Amino acid sequence: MEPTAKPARSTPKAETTRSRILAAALNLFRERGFDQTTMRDIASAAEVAIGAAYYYFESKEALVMAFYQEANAAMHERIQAALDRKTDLKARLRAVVDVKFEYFAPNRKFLGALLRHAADPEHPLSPFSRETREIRERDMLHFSEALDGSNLRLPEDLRPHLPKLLWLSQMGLILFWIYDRSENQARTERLVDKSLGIVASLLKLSKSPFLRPVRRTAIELLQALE
Amino acid sequence: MEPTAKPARSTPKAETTRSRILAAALNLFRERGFDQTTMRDIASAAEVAIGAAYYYFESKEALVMAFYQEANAAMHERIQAALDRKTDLKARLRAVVDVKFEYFAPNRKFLGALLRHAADPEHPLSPFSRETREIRERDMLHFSEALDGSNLRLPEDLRPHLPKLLWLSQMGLILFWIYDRSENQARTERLVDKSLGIVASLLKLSKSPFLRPVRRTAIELLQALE
DNA sequence: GCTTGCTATTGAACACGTTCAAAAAGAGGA
DNA sequence: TCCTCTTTTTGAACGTGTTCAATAGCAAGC
Repeated sequence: MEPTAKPARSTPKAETTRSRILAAALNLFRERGFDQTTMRDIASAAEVAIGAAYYYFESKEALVMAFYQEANAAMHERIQAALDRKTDLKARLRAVVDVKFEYFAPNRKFLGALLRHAADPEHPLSPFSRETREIRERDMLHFSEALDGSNLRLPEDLRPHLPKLLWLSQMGLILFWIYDRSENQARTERLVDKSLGIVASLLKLSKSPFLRPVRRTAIELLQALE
Repeated sequence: MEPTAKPARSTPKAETTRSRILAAALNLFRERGFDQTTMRDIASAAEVAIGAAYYYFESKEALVMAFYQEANAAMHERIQAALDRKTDLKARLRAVVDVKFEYFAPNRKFLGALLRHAADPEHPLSPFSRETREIRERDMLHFSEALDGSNLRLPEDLRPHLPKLLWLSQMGLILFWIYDRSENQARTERLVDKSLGIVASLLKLSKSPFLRPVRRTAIELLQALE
């Protein structure tokens, strides 16, 4: 069950109306931004009454979530393709996040609306909520694959926690990117490069006995995150 | 210039009205939560018209920010006292965050309202905004002191970046704590312990030539964060 | 005491997200 | 074709954060 779609059964006609509303909304969000677009604007652009928008979407923000869901599904094969034949871990991680940035780019500004309730795991639209669990877990799988296909052997005790950790870092990077006002988001570019570099280096070093105590604490920390 | 206080000059009478409004607001926030309290509730509890609330505070959330500011000022000496005579780095860091958790505890639930726009550095109430810079920098000083008074010698190239990094981690911990539904926020307790442990261990190890390349990248990463 | 100008206070009005009862449109029999 | 039940659509109404023009209060100068 999708967190944003309300009608369980839907006729083809209803499906048309739904996508007309979503398309109108996304166009307006892109043109003038999320906050500057009213539900009345959306309804009238889609040529329906306000109520219709709420018949198909729980809230204004749920429209953005609907976009995010479709995006995540659509990115799946692109990511597979981008991972193909790469063996270096950093390059593989890079491939995953690059696909996302590229896909999200035209919608960067309004994606911020999704993260407004991000911190509150009770909020249905939070990336940490029960309602978004499926999307989240599907997304973590990408990192799982990125790890498994690389030529780097990982410590076994750390391995189960890594997808979650990488996914979390990715959320941080996306967040930074959304609000990055530098030309062409150059700062994000640097941040991505350096942080993936660190992750890869630390993972390489993590097998060394030298870092064993730190690794143990790190694992406990990751467990505390649930 | 404070980010939330509007009148530049203020008579004693005005000051009284202002604090009556703030007190009424905080009481209501504590009793029934931020979202369940309306500006009309606040105004009538403070026995003023709605307009008066907006004369003194830019927005509903600015009321929470006013609390946060006062809190930060009030915590300063408590933190000094808590740091006194401690030399172990982890213990010193712990002392800083403990004071905060203790002080914030009765207001934990409504503090979440402040972090709603946290991600957007353009928003005046974001912890990363121009408007909140003073508060933020004063707060970072606490970590600076925690570092300097410890018996651990830090690598010089890393030192200038550490207060910002620690402050950032602290924000993450507070965020986690605000939404931590576990009994007595036990999960936060574990998270704090482990993460300060890791920070302290890594700082101890950071001088080793073994970690030199990682340290270099880490510094570049911190620079990318500005 | 009166005037002038600033500070403080008022509350109606506005904008916008959201709800909901009612109407319209369809689908499937009889 | 007509009746019945479900799905879809409508738009007025509501609640709440916020604005703003108007008013009251007050201090200083004359």
